[in-house]
Amino acid sequence: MAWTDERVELLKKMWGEGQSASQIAKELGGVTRNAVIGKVHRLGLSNRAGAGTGAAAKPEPAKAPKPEAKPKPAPKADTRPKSEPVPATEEPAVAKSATPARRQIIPAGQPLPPQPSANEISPEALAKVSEIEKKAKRLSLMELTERTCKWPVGDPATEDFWFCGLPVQQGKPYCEAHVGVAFQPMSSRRDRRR
DNA sequence: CCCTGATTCGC
DNA sequence: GCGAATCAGG
Repeated sequence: MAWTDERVELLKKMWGEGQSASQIAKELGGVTRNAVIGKVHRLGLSNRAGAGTGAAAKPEPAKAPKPEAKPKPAPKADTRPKSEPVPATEEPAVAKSATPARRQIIPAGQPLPPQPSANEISPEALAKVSEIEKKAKRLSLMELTERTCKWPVGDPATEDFWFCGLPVQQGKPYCEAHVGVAFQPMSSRRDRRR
């Protein structure tokens, strides 16, 4: 595959949006993430800053975008007597703090499960689920990837909340067991009068 | 182990 | 210019 204008454009766009090299590579097809990274560097936009055209979206508030900085801390000249409180330095507030880092967009190809009420799923599947939940990797939201089960467990409002995290079934957002309760054939859920 | 970007270097 | 291999890290 060659880097046609269109492909380069898409690359720029996605990179500017904070997409990872591998995601971009998948989107483009025919290239590996290495190819994407290589191209990104050659294009000189390795610093995730060049959102170029219009699109801003800067997930990186950190870092000092200072083009240059005169290592001039405090001239301290005598031009001003002591009446000036001396504006400290240039640094207003210590801009460090937590790094928002890159926002990992969870593709969540499929909608998250609506936490089916236990009384609507087959007993077998239910039992199977409670079994695997013991083996679940208990991943946090940030740790989810395209191949980790995205089945939520617990109450999101409490600390006792996590995602299954086991290997997903090919093409599905959940592991085998959770796919079982998430995608039930209508035949098995119909007729359940109470 | 999964993933991330950065660099190198033969092509 | 290209990108696989490799490196360095989470």
